Amino acid sequence: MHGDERIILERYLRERGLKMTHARETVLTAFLSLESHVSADAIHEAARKLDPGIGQATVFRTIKLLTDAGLAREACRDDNARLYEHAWNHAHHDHLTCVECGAVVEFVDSSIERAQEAVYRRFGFVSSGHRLELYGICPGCQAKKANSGL
Amino acid sequence: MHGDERIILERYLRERGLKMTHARETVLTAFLSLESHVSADAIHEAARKLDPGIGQATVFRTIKLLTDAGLAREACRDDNARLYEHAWNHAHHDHLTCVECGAVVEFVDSSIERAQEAVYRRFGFVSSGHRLELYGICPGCQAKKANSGL
DNA sequence: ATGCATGCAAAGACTTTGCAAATTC
DNA sequence: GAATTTGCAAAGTCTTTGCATGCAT
Repeated sequence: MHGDERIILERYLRERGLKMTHARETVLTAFLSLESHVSADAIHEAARKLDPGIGQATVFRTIKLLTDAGLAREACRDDNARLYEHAWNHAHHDHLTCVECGAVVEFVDSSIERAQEAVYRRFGFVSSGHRLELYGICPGCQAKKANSGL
Repeated sequence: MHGDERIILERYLRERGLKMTHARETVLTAFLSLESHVSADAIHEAARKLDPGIGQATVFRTIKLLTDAGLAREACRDDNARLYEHAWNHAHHDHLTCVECGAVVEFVDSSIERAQEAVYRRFGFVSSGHRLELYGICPGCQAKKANSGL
């Protein structure tokens, strides 16, 4: 199950005198049960299936905690809402997004990572992270377009 | 000046029976006068300096037109608002941002570009653009930190 | 018991939409 | 002159905050 994450959260909470509540555990479970790139609303919906009494404010508040605890990370926004992704036991990765259907491929490419380090050196910066989003059309959507006469 | 963009917009409008109005020209000028990564609000503010009567609704509506016309592009959102950037005659580049002072270095790195193409091929995607943001600490801020006893 | 956490609802922030008046072609 | 556009204000989203009650420690 998600024991690791639960323990991380408990420790994070205890360290600052906060409490491990049923609601927080439920939101964590809901979040972990979903794919990466989830909206707060999707998490709320999933949490309500586990406990219909969970309010949306609690979801927002808990997501912030999860982010601070290193379990979640803000991803690029959707058209409308902020999206969150898993950040624990989830190695660094970049995103390749289909502009037609929205599919997201997560990947890691060592050549890109190395080349980025070179850029940091070139400008004398000390690295503190990066975000790379590649956009394109996925094979499925290419085929769809071809079949529809283009 | 920004003749090219104006002509692009005029053609775009004429092609679909829309009109080149004073307000649209003002918003275009305001948008072009700002750096990349501007919020709708910043554009509105800049537009009001050119013509105090411009309403925010017009700014939002015009940004959408500029985007459709290929002059603007939605960038990743800020914490709060959607950001837009120039999309015309604006050579491709990536950003290296100092997390301390906010300085932005624009750069192009052919190794990174090549490596990205390889990723597209690996997953069978057809490229339609990308966004790379590197974050770090610039030489100046490193020195500042060192001097202040760290 | 103490004090943090919750859920509700109200408030905020950003964006979109409806409408009468103004502007463009 | 006909039709699009505008600015205002109201409505819509998503997110945050205030507050009385409920819980975890």
